[in-house]
Amino acid sequence: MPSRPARPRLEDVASRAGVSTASASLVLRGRPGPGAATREAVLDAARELGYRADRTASLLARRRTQLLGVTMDVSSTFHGELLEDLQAAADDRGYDIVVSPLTRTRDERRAVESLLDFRCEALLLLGPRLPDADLAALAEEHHVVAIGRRAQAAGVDVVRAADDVGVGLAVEHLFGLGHRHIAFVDGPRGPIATLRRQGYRRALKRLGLADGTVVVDGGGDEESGARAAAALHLPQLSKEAPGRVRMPSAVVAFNDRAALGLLDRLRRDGVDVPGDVSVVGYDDSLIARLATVDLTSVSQIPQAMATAAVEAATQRLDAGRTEPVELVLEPQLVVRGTTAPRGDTTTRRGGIREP
Amino acid sequence: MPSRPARPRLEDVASRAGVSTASASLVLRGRPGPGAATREAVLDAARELGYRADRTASLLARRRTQLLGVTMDVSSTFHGELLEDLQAAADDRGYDIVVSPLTRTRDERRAVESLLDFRCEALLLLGPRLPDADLAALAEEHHVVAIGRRAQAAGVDVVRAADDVGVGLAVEHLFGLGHRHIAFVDGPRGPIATLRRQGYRRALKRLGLADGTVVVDGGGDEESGARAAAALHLPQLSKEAPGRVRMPSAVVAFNDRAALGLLDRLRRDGVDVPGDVSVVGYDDSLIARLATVDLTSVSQIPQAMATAAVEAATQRLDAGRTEPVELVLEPQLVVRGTTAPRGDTTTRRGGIREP
DNA sequence: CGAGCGGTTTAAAGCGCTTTAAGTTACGAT
DNA sequence: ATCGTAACTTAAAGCGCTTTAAACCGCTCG
Repeated sequence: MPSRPARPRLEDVASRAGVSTASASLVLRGRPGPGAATREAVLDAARELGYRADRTASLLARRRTQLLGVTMDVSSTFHGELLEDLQAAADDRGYDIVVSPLTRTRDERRAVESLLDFRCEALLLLGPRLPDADLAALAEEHHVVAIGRRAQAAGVDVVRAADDVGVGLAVEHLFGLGHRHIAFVDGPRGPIATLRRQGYRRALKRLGLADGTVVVDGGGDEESGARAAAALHLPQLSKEAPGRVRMPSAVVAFNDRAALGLLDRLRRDGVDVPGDVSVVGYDDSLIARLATVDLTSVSQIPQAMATAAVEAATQRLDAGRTEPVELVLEPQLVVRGTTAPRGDTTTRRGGIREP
Repeated sequence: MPSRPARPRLEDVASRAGVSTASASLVLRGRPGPGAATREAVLDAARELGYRADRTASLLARRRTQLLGVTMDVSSTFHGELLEDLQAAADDRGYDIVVSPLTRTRDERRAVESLLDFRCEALLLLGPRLPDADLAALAEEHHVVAIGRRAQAAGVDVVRAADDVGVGLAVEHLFGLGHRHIAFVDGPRGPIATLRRQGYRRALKRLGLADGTVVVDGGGDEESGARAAAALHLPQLSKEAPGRVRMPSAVVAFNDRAALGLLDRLRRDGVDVPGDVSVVGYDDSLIARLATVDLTSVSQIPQAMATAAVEAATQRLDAGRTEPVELVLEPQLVVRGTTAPRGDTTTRRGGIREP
């Protein structure tokens, strides 16, 4: 039964402290000007009244809103993690975050509109699917930071991990374990998958394994991973490397979810992981870290991405930067229990622990 | 390079339409009063200018904010689903939603404060962990709806599914398939697990299987499910039903994640699901629905919960209800491929499909 | 001794919209 | 004609805070 207890207003604080609202306002926002005596009086009064500034009113009066808008896919745990870190980073810089979830019935465009209604000063888009042209158009009117994917859109800042390098790390790790036949499970069409696939191809080339290149169709979920597992067994495989029929002894998947589906199907089919086949995922998601899953994966270091993204936004807002930037972070390989030296038929349940 | 294009103001619309801002305001909000001619003129002008009301200003002027605040755990996909439906339901009633995610560094209290700063008119808390006393205190000053769990807190509205009934449905389904030894994997301490466990116990009693009651420790994640799988094989089991050593032929898990961990461990240990053992989860999460997983589960019908929750909030806000309500919805069993008649050793990969 | 000056404080003008109360108009009723 | 009234329309007063420009207050300086 909320009985509007007449939330105290700035005026109340001011009069209780015996000063003007102007002084009170300055003190409460820590601006220079008011003397020590005034400061103390105002702070005391505010404390006693339990005063909290009415954000709506301040936003209206101030030109600034100090609000960063974030669009995200709520069903993605990776986005969830990123959001946590964005919150923290924004907090540090005195910004607040408004989240606008994408849903089946609420596409990116609507989500962005909603953010603009809140008068967000910058838009942080997590893995945006908007075409580059739309991004560029948006960037003409607003500050926008695309997070987690490449974007060839004029004016937008980009913060992403070097996915090609990340896949490279995975391949090299497997190579180091003695694997020579390493397959790649592709992701859903889009800039992210393209880059990861590229990373795979180049790494194989670099290691002199180019003719063992095997890319099977996949996708971004468990389902696709399972399908890919089936594909890996099929004779098609040998068509890619005519003459020799050889099963890959290691697989790098587009992401952890696909890797999970893959793992599940392989194990149900009696394939020992990592004994018979090593598997590497991508994202270092929470689920990969579970002891039960213990999946070797590549981390996009979400915390660093989040910090960089918020930094990019505040540089524009507070430091007046106008030239777009692209920040590419180095991903990290996290070795766990689904990768093992080739030929090691002992399933190592515990696996190699990350540091 | 956002070049503040001087977003049009109500005044601009009004003068272009040749009327006062008062009329324009009325027209744009669809309030009765202005005549047809005025209406048209204003709407035209607004369209031509691409006018969008400045929410901040309206909020300040109006007493109302039409904002519902939602706290949620971003890492929970169930919360994610619920959020989608909340958005839709709020939309229908002309409300907007502000999401305040809980993170490691941002507990429920802070999340709620942030919502209040936005002047949300009601708080929708998804599976709140705040003690009942705190909920009650909060409810003295604000409208609060607790979603998904029981709450004995004065003044708060509760919208939840009858979890005991849900587990009962699962048990009865298994019973119908011929299972007589049905175990339950418990969840994390808390009101939710208590209720589900109760549902399990009562269902067994009802079916005359009370002496086959087996509750093993579990938890809310894959990890715990896997541990539980181990427990189910141990000799302890036989202690519960002394004299006869019998393995359960079916297991109901606290939630889908635990069920997943359980499934994984069972299958790795060579147990056929559903051939040897049937497994039922809870939540009917996205992952349960994946063809690869195809987990029989109990749905909390999130859409109905979301609608009911928003309805509860608007009833207070718009219809002036002051007495708290508790809405208990009937969950639904969704039969998929992890349950089969007892003794049926054929793994039915496709499983029974839901309608 | 008055002008000049930092350091403080504050009156008052908004921010962009809503809303109330007062003002118009047009018209049929008296 | 006069008045009342219904149907619109609008001037103006805020909503609660920020901010600008002016006012104040000792004091030092020429």
